[in-house]
Amino acid sequence: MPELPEVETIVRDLRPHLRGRRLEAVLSLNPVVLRFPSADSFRAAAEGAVFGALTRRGKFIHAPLSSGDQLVVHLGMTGTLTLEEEAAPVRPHTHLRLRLDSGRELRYRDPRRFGRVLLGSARQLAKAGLLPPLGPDPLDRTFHAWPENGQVRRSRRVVKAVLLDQRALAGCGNIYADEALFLARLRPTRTAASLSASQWARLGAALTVVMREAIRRRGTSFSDYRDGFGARGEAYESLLVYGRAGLPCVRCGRTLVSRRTAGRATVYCRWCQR
DNA sequence: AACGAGTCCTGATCGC
DNA sequence: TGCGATCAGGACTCGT
Repeated sequence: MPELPEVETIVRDLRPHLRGRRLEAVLSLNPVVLRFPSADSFRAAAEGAVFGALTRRGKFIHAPLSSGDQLVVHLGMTGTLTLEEEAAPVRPHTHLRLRLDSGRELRYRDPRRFGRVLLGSARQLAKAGLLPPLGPDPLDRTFHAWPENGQVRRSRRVVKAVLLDQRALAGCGNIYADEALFLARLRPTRTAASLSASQWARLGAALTVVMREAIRRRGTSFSDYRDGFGARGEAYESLLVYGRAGLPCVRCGRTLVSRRTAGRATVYCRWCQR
């Protein structure tokens, strides 16, 4: 399940290999993952365009094209975006294949099809409501002040729900929400409004630490995640709570519990997180 | 306002 | 061994 660190790893991997490369042909395109525009328009707009430098915003990958359009990819739960040799076998659930003038292919694969692909100008995409508003990104230099939005701070929602809300915070998913809450020693079921200023500061710092550490390890390979070259990341070994329900807390040794919070499986330590 | 539930979807895992 | 049920969840919609 790609979250910010996984998407950032993919963007960093692909950026130098895509920049300046000409998109020669759309070899295949499954319309079910294409949210905008039509398949025909996609081909017409994509073929012949030259890639600029990839960027990331939250969990979205933005690839600017020489035409002024951008190719936008969200990986959903199981999406991968990889650069492969032409001769490499095409795996099942590959929904998009773009041939580059380097002789390689940019391939988008997504078994569960929760991801999506868009192509258009920023204006077009925003107008169509396809680029939802995103909150501050934990890698932004100004993130230390998060959340500046008083509505977020005063919200009666549980803090876990706030972390998963892309309008309040961009790029966080279930894994790193649990990890950050553990590091900040905060119970996921606390309401946002109950957090003190220093607790918010702790949480913001924890988010940055958790994300940066995961990027350093090239992302968490839980099941489907692969980096831009199809390799696994190694952050899974360093997860402290996610996927460790029933195992001892690394800090106090007591058993970690799992319960459903904000509609998601949530693992925490009842002793360390209050 | 904010929650839960349902929706999309496939694959891993579990119980019988 | 094999098969059906269950669970996983990002983002969205809908009902309460």
